[in-house]
Amino acid sequence: MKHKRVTIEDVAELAGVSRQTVSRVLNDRADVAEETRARIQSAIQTLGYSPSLAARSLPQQRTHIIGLVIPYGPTYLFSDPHLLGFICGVDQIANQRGYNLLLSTARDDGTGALSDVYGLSAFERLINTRHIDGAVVVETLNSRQGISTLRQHGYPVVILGYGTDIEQPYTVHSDDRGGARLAIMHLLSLGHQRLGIISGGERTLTAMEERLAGCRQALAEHGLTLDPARVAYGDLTPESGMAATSRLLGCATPPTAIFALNDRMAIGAIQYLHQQGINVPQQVSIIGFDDIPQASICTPDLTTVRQPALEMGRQAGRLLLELIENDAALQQPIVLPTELIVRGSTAPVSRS
Amino acid sequence: MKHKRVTIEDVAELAGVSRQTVSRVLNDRADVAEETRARIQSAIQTLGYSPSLAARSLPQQRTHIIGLVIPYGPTYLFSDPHLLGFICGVDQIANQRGYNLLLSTARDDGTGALSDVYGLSAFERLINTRHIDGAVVVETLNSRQGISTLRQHGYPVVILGYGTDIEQPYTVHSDDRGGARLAIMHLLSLGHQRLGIISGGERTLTAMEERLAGCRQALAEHGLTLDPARVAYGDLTPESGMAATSRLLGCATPPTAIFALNDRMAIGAIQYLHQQGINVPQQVSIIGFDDIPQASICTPDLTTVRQPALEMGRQAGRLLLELIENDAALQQPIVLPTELIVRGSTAPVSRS
DNA sequence: GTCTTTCCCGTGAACGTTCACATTACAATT
DNA sequence: AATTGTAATGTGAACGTTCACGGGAAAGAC
Repeated sequence: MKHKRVTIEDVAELAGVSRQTVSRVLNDRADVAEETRARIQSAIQTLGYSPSLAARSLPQQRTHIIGLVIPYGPTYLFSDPHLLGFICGVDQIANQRGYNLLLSTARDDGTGALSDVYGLSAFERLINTRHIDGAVVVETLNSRQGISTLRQHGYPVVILGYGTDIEQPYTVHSDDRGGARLAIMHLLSLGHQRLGIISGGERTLTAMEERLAGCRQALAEHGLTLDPARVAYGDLTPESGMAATSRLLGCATPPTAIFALNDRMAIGAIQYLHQQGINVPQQVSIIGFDDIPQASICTPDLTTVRQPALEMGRQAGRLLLELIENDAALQQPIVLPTELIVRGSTAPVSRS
Repeated sequence: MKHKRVTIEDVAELAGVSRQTVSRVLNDRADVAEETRARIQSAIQTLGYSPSLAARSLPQQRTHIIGLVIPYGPTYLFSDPHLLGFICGVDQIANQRGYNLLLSTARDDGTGALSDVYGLSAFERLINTRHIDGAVVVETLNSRQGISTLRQHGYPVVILGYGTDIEQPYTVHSDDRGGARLAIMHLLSLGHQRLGIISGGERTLTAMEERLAGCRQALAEHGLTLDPARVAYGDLTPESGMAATSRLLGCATPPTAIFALNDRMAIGAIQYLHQQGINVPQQVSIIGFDDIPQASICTPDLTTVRQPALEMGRQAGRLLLELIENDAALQQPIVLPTELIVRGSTAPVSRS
């Protein structure tokens, strides 16, 4: 059943040349006579030969595998379809360029948070086994340590996120600030003046801060400021969105429109309002951020700001390969544009 | 920056033994004196040594990498959060047992369907480079060819699905038939008699057939049969769910409850009914299958049958490692239980 | 006391490729 | 004619580990 492995030597013999010449052909080197090259190619064909990666990586110092580290446990992973976009994007580029994708996720520690110990060992496994040529890491609150370690060991690392607190990071992220600005502009253009914001604040995430900054900027452009009384904080879950909405509506001058800084909280907001018998969007408009698949099928369907997850993954993959193959690249964040998706959860402010 | 690589030889020297003895410790072999073993362990610690995978795989014939093949393009991937469960599950087991996970997805060919050519080359890449020790493959309509090829080359393969048309497959799937039965029983217990089914039929998927079989069985237990007039077919998308619902309601004796064989079509059904001003669940009950995250946050939240995606991934991983390490395993499908999740989209049949 | 057994450990070769260097052949230059 | 250059190919070693042996020492059996 298991065919005896075809080696480079077999090819060489059949083509009547030496190993090295075959190797040259395999690695697309220049100095091989055209006629010889053709003969070798055909020998490769007839034997169905292809080089063993393991044998290749040993002298070559390269495995042609890149790591994708997603320091989230399944509980969170499930709820963030975004990550699938990253995975696909990186995988596409990897495949296209002849690399393979090694995936590394974390494990839930039961509380839903990430087990640091395990997270570290996931990074460490990658480092230790010297499996990979470099890695794309999805930035989370506790990815910093792992990223540093990875880099200390000389691996090129591209961060999907802002690379907060990391020196000279290569990063890819979406234009969170601009996206938030779009959202606010949209609400303002509908006549809303009293805006509520649900941020995902407690544990500081740069993306969230950027979005908040975008809000302030857009308001400033219209001579308005962000009323701190109408900013509530959640933890990115739908439940926290519901709670935050309840708080916002309870304040002295309740908002006529709410911008939740991610879709899941926005969906929580809609649910809460629905429970309270408050009509969306007639009485209160809701806008989210991310454009997760759920956004388009909830009721009403959610107006939101789309992040190009797939493209982010692809860009990160490209950048990483650049780093691996050319040892250098433009040290400058790659920022991808966001897009306003207007659906049914926003409407002009009501007269009342 | 890049430390000179610590090799097994360095460890051997520090511990005052030979390579081979260190190797024995690394591979947990028996015949090493306890005292020597300890000395070597500590040498490994102080040097921060860990073996190079590439060097190891060469003589060992094993890479300690397992493949996870998901022959879907991003368009579909995004919409099926289930797959994330598979990924996490397989990854968990892999990590736990010292393996790494190589992910391989397909590429959209633009039409949303899978490019065969590419799909094949994805499998072939895995085979050619001899990267992997075996693979878990998510069964799709066009995964069959790839699975065969993989097996012809002597790789152990575990199929997440039914392994239709594959001889002697190792498979892991959920109890689709039993789950469907649960759903029907639930509807019957609420007093519904005229049941509609939305199946995902055209391109035959075994899982769907099993679910249909489960429906028939449950009905038979109550002396009922499935009225072909009240079976509609969709293509698993929410849109097709809407269309199918429209057809079902148009028939002579429209159903008072609809069982959609996946959640996405069920959500489509709810949307359609909502559009038509028909109240769910007061006028028509809806039940789905899968328990995707969206199911719990749509309005009304969806009663459905849960598949344990994470656990399926884990079982598949375990089975594969069994196959890899012991060269054999019980040749019998692993069937995981499904669970009825009762939420707000089902209610007792109305009197009218 | 010799022989076997068992336990521990070491040595040369191998895995399949690439690397650094050597070699050949032949044309172009002096 | 001798020299240099250039294009094409081959040769030994190396990459870091494990495998298949082989060997010595201690312990038990006759």
